[in-house]
Amino acid sequence: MQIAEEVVGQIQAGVLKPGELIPSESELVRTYGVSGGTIRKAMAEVRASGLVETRHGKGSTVVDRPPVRHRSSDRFRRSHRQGGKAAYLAESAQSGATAEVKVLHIGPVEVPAEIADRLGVDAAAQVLARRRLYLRNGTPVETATSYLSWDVVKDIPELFAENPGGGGIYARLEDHGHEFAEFVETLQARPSSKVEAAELALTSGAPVIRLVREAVTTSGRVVEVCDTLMAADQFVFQYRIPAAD
Amino acid sequence: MQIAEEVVGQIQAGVLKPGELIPSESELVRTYGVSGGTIRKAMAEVRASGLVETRHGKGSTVVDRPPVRHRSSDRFRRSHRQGGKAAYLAESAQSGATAEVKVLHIGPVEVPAEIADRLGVDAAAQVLARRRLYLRNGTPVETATSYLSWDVVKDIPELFAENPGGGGIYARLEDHGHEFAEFVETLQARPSSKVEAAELALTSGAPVIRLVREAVTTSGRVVEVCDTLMAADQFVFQYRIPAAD
DNA sequence: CAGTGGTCTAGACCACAAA
DNA sequence: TTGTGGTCTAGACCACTGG
Repeated sequence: MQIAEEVVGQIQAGVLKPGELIPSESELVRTYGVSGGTIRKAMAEVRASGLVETRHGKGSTVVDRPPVRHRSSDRFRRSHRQGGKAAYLAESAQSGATAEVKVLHIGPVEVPAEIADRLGVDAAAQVLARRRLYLRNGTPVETATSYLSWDVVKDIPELFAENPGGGGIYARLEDHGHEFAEFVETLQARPSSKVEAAELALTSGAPVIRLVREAVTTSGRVVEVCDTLMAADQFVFQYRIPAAD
Repeated sequence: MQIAEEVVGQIQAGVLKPGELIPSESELVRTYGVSGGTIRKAMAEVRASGLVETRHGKGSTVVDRPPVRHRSSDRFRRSHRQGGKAAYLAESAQSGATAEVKVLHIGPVEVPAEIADRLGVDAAAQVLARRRLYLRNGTPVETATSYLSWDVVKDIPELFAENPGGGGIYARLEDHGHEFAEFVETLQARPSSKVEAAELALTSGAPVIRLVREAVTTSGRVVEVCDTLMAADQFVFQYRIPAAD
């Protein structure tokens, strides 16, 4: 812990600059006069602080800046959609980062039990799943799967396309008479499993956030459920809560 | 990783039951025929999964069940306050758990830079801080510090008391003409530092959530900023977002 | 190829818990 | 006192990187 604190301190004090390689583990072994295993644990601590990125065979680099993106609750404003951008790209445009969306799968699937409950469909029903991976500056930060009731999507061919058109799927749904009343988001943070860590290019155990969003129409129906897994270090969430009675 | 998966599998399969001690590390060394260091790392993996709690000198126990509490965004409804309960206790009443609040400190402090910014006060200003620790079923789950502008609180003696009376500090503020318009919550999840883990009785590195809430009055002023640190495994957050234009 | 991080070993010593 | 987890050592071997 002492060694880790010293290294972190050197980074924060600017002795080690962003983009720079920090001393190798064997070098630290020599300078501190401790064994390799101890240095390994110290470096694991430094990594956990998020100030450093380690690559096997190369070394550890001071990270340029923890790239955090804001998720504010006004990202569902219609005015963002009418600008011709999906929520994700609308946000990225504000922060000046390169954003990319990779579509992993679009097609009918058997609905997972938890989603069926939220969508209000039968347990064995077929739904449309749209699974995609979001990248930011080339690194994956988020996987998201939208589930849509079949009877809602069957008349909207755009929802089967990789690119659903300007404004994203929410705009298409409103085009077809599904007017949204509200979105309900449920968040939970937990350590990542191994496969999740691999998907999001995280070290195993690094925190992830699971966010499940229900899109509720003015008729009270949940037409879409979006199940999202995010690298926790990449996001800050902001919600405005009216002080209702 | 293989050993960790096998142990986790045994827990999930019910071979190892909640409350039960799992085999000791030296026992695992014998059964798997690997060295102690390897077992240590495997157990660290199992711990990270959250299925197990380890106590030095005793062993590792299968955790009974992760007790999760909901934080819904309607917990600031005035009707909850008028019922004579603070937000925290109002929530706990719904979930049937024993809740406890321990006041750690109430008094004037020099305002932290980040808070000064949000409160809209000078950098060196004095503010009232109310620091408290929330316990659930006897274990700490959350620390929270409320910061209030001095000129707001100086006329409200209840805010200096351990128990500010029915409805909590928000009710007292509204009693004195500060009517709330909205609350803005900002969340971020990250691994816990050593001291944070100690405060919340977590294993170091387990995810925590930092939540900062600003209470905004109808006159547009932020009268309170509440800085909260929570054990991530204890909370699920839910927010309702109106589909505004 | 040399240097780096990643994993493992066998053993030592310490601190804590419970009988 | 015994058994537990927690930390460290000195050294081995492997896999990856980049010249």
